[in-house]
Amino acid sequence: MDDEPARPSLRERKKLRTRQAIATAALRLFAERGYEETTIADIAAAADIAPRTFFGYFPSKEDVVFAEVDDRLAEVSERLRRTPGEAPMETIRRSIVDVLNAVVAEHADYGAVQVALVLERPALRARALQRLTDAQEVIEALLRDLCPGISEVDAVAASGVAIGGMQAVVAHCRREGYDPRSMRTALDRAVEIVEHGLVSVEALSRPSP
Amino acid sequence: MDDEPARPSLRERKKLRTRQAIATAALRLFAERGYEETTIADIAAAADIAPRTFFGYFPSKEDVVFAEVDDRLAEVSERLRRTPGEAPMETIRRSIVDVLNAVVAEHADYGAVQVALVLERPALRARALQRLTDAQEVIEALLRDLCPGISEVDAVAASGVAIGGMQAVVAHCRREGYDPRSMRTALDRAVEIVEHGLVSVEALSRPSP
DNA sequence: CTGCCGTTTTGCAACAGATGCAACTTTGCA
DNA sequence: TGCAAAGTTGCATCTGTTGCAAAACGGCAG
Repeated sequence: MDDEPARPSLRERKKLRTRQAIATAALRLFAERGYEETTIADIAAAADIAPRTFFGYFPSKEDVVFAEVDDRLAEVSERLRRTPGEAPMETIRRSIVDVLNAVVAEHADYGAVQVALVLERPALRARALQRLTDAQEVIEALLRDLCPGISEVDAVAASGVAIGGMQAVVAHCRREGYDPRSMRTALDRAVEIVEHGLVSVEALSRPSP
Repeated sequence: MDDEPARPSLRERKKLRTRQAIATAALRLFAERGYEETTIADIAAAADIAPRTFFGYFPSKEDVVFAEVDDRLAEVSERLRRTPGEAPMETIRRSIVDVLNAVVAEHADYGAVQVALVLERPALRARALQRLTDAQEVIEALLRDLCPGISEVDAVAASGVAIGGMQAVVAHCRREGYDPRSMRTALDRAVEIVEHGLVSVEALSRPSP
């Protein structure tokens, strides 16, 4: 495939730096003053760009919150694709762990507490949920790829249940204050339950062709 | 408990009728012109109220889309609470079926196609997801109620997986064009998988005390 | 170095959703 | 009938978001 080391090309560099600057400034302001107390104008000022330019980098104010997560998820979905003849069940487990790590890692970036505050906003929680279901589609495609014979319903149900497990972990952690310890516990338990459920999908037990 | 037949009291009637009028008008306009092509002013005009009044009935334009669903879900969550010494596993199954029926019933209200169009808007899909996770909290509370000894993690994980199944069904149906036949198939399969997964939670097998 | 071209940035204007406030109506009740 | 609470409305305002066209910038051929 195309596996260029991807030279950032002089121009791209600046774009990336600007994007980073916006995200960083925004996250900082959100943490300091709160989400709705921070306007686009504020972010633009802090990132030293014109307000109008913000929308050239992010489609909405909400999306800037998930800039990091989106990048990480993109990586994960890339990594997931390169799987040898692995057992589908194992793929699902890896997916869950990887995706959740990607989401959780972001939390560490600016301190769990601040990001948690942001996620209390209903609109942002909804947006976060959206990320998970997007991940579901990736997992589903992956599944369909590894098990060519899998039925439409099974693929959807399996990935859906997997996502449900993740979602439960996030919900749990929101209540527990994002304690890393309890997050791991919840994650393990969810994976366990999901696996028990999926053994009934016989297609998942066969190794990929 | 308080089990008054709840006489609508003269004043309440009008409020309900107005709410209904707004919802009906909005849904009709959304179906005709599309969601963002319809302004609050349009809805207000169609419902014969002042634009400002709209926000006295719904907190946002998005919420009016789910007016019906919200009502139904409220009923469901009410009905769920009144359970005798039922096996928790059975409770979960009922929850899934009831909640999904509530959501799906709404689709029939104004024709699946139109509502489907609305749900293509990312923001609205996110909002719909939010409904499901709200339902999750209800299920979780119910679970905790029926199995006093259940661990925090198990309750969260179980309800999360259940919701994941529902979410999968919805996702599947969105792609299949909301065909009632395939929806039932997906629902059955999801319930099956969820049940298989939850047998590993021993607390769920015991009947409630 | 210089001028040209495509890309990016910016300012401006406009629209729509949402909220606070105060005035005005309606409704329920004594 | 008249008062007080509840509901409705208009107005002003703020903020997010988008389209448009001008200006600034970056890279490249001559």
